[in-house]
Amino acid sequence: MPEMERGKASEQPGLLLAELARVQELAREMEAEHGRHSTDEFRRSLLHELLVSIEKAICMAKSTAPDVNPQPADGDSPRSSGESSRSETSKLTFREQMSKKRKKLPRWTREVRVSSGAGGGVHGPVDDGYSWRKYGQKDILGSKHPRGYYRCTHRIMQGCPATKQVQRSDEDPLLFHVTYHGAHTCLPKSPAAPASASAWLSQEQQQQQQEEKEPADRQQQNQDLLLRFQTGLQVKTEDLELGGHGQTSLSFSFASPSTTTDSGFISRASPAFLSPTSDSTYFSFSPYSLKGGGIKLQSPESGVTGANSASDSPAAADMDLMLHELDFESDFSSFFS
DNA sequence: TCGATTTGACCGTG
DNA sequence: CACGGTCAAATCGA
Repeated sequence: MPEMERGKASEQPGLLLAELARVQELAREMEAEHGRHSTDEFRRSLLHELLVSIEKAICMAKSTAPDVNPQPADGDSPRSSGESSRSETSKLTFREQMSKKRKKLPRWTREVRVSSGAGGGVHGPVDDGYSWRKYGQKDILGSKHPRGYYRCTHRIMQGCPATKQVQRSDEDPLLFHVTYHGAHTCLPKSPAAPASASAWLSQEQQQQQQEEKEPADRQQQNQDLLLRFQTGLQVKTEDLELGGHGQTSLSFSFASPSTTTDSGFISRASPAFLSPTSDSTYFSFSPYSLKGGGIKLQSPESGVTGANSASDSPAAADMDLMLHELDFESDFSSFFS
């Protein structure tokens, strides 16, 4: 299905509006933050987001060139069910399509730091409001920790092309590098994500979770995430070997702090950045902060980049395509080294 | 039994 | 040819 058919030039007005709406939202949030006990850092991040959003909106307004990045309709989930055998002739076709598609999907990275205060243990992932399903794990050359590969749980059902890779930093075990590929076309935290919550946790995690607390309704959990994130309640994480359950703080820093823009991504709207990697544990964190500020988006083929928030709305994906004027480095690896 | 994760193999890309 | 990304059978847990 042509769900990915957005991102056309004709939609720019809509995107611009969306961005402006975000600006407004951010401004309101800042206003609301006034009376709260939020940290300076948090406020700063809000401000940063606001600026970035404004910048982006300006960019969009200026941009007159029609979108040149024709994202292929992705809905056409090539392999819906049985067709997976590699030996089939269709396989090759599928693979080809896959790789082509992948190349065109926007991607951005983000660093998620989970620092633990009092001997807390934390790690991994945080939820982004979306449900992910792990489909692979690989040891990466030069990295101590394996990289986990996740794709949207609704990939098949809704043809959502979003995927992400989570890898723990070598130096800082509390730091996770999360690379997102493609924007979600599915609905976050909606009825569409039933099995979701459980997807963040590994089997071990789930076990732990159950040990530590009663299994609550998954959907409920999912919906509570954002709140938790904001209020410093419990959040699931993974892949941390640290033990303990003290207070922890999370901080997100984006791959390319200076250059780009981001917007919804980080906005509080998306408490989600931590994603699961391997072993996760429950941990509670209080203050979290957003550092840096830009999310780096790129289109592998043309170095396109933009920002957008995958968590806000499916339409966000279009934005990436619009910001082709921004030319970012197309090699993320540099961030991880 | 169903859905998610694990894990080794496959395959495209550089 | 090595590496990284994905697939899918096996396995596990609810």
